Amino acid sequence: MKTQSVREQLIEHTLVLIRRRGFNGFSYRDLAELVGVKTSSIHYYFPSKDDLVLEAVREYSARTYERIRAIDTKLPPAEQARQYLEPIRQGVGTDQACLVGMLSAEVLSLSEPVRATMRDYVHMHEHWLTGLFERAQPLRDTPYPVPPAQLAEVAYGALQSGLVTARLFGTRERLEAAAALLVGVMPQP
Amino acid sequence: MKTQSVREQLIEHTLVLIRRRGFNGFSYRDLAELVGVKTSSIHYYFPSKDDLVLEAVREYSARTYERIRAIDTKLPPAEQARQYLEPIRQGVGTDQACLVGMLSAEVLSLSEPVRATMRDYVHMHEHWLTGLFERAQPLRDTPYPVPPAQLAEVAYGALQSGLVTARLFGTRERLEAAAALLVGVMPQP
DNA sequence: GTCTATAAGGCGATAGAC
DNA sequence: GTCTATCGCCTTATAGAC
Repeated sequence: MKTQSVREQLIEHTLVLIRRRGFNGFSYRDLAELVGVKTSSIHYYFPSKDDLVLEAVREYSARTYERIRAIDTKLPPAEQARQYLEPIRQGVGTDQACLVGMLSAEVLSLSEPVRATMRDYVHMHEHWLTGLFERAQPLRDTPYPVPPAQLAEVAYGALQSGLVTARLFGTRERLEAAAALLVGVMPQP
Repeated sequence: MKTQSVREQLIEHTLVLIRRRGFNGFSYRDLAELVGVKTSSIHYYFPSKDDLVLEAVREYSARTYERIRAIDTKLPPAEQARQYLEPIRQGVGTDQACLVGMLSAEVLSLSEPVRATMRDYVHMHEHWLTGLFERAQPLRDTPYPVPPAQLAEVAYGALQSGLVTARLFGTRERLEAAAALLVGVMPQP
């Protein structure tokens, strides 16, 4: 556990706060108490709450990009799917949903720059999943029920919903159902 | 357009406010201004915000129950699916997502009675969809990639996510992808 | 039932000392 | 950079007149 600057700690705790309670569900006071500074110090780094959230979404997006980029696309598709799902599965049951999934419900309270960064995040997932389905298609003996790009939108949406509802039901059931569909349409080794 | 009591108007506008902005995104002041009363009058009908939201979820759930109950289960499965999807499709593009979909992201701010009512709502959808898939299964020539109950969870999740993200992207694309999968696994006439 | 008035505290944000 | 102090407004909720 290496030492973090105040700015880094602010981002880190903002990620957790939003993933737990959403944009309208946390305050500068909450964040200040977690980091151990006064609220005015937050304004030094992030003049407005909008600036803070924008940086949080960018950081979250950058981490996810690196993670997805690191998956070797020459592996068997089922193994690629497994690696894609791993950290999503790990996050379920922690009271934290996906940051972008949380913010999507509150989109009317968010600025256009934040929304644009959120759209990029969703596109990144859908683009990668579309590629996965396209790579897997020639190895299957039956065609998909819908084209790869549509299947990617459905699969990603079901995963997002699975993460959000895990907190409501206290079970990973819906996330695993989405994961089963994703793995189920991969050619099995 | 028939005349509504103040209590009815309060519920009606609460439904819209939550479906637009979520639980933490609207205030008694917002609601009072829409109905044309003072905030203290809201407290007369609904002592706390929690009481108000609980009644809103109950009302929303009751309406959906009546709607789904009215679908004739002896119709061809593809037609049942079409009738199920119709009002969901109609709602997209109105800046309003599903009430329960919105509240799911804010579950940590909600009381246990509200959560229980939300769970019932989700179960109602999943139960009906499971039944639909089971009725359709014998008419298909290939088996589903996953069991009916799991397919129901995935389909419902993808629809929910499609409604929420329609506001972020300004397109019904993701909702229609989920609808296409649902209709796509029905035996076609 | 609906109002006025107000309590008691939270909110994001800023000024200015150190 | 971080603090104290404060601004102006919003929040849910209550007391009590009419």
